[in-house]
Amino acid sequence: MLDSETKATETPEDHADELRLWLRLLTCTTLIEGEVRGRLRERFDVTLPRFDLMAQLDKAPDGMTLSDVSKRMMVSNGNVTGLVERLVESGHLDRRTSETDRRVQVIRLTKLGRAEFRRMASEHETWIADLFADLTPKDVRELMRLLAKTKASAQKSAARRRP
Amino acid sequence: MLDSETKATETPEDHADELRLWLRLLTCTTLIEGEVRGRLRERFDVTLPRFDLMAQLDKAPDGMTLSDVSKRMMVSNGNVTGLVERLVESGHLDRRTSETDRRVQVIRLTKLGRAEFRRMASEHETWIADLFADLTPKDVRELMRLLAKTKASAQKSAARRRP
DNA sequence: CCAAATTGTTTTAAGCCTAAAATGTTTTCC
DNA sequence: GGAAAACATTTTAGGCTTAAAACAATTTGG
Repeated sequence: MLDSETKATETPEDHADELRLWLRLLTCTTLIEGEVRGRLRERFDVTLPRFDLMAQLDKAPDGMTLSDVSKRMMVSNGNVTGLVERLVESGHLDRRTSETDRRVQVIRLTKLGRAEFRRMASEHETWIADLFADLTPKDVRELMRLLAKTKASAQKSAARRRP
Repeated sequence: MLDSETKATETPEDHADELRLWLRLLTCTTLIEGEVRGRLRERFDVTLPRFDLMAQLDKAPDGMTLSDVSKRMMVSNGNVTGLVERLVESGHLDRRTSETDRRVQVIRLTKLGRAEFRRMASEHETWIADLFADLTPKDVRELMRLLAKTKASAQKSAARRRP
């Protein structure tokens, strides 16, 4: 009796460590995100979601569909609709209906959009480097590895719930 | 010539690794946060910010001021005002003006609020455990350590900007 | 004591975000 | 071919979030 299997099913497990880990992960992200948001606003008067959307498009010279963007950014479709609307309005994005599938909207950075993004991205990269400055290259590698494992674990758990 | 010091100041540094690390950190957090948000809504029809606020208050039986809450949750003051308004409205929170300082609002969980939070928190803990299930205890310890280092580094960088 | 600075909160204006329902388009498959 | 399913996007309703300004109360320093 009281073998590990019995124990596992009958004793309420202690998950305090995982909870603390989650809170710490959230704290780090919130801290860095807030810092980046503030610097983007101060230096370039741009919001973080706008910057993130432009970053996605900068990596896709041939443009992306709204669905692609919403999957990559992990936000809802409706969210992207509004974000794109404002960025088209300000002249940073070009949007056109696909020739082959009239459901699909393809968006691209305009010349202005690309130029502004490149300017911001270069500075953004130095901010990130500064925020992580106390981590050694080994720390960075190790964090990358552990976060990859975390991501896989969370995706598996999400798939279990919603197969 | 071309000694490491010269190189460090004249060559544009490569910060691609830190950038990738930041994106991965953000992905993990977004993934888990979205999962938790969805489960809270499905199971308890409650939003994540409401849950987070109640979690803070559960740890403070004597109540907290709005400022305390906003610092702990790392959100703006105005944000807390609205959140608290809705939670008072729904009977989960009790709010009163401090006797000794009439600027200060002290909020507490009501009996209902505490009961509902405990019920949700217990299930929430198992979700988190499941989301991190593939991490070994050693992984968890190592992540805790590296994230602590990350937090300290980011705080230092933030303090450099805004002393 | 009292003006000035500080502190705690709310208000304002704008934008972000989600889930769910609605709309229009294409694909599937009988 | 045509109904049904699937897909891409938009709309809707409501809540979250921020920065900045406004307001109220307390503390500080002459």
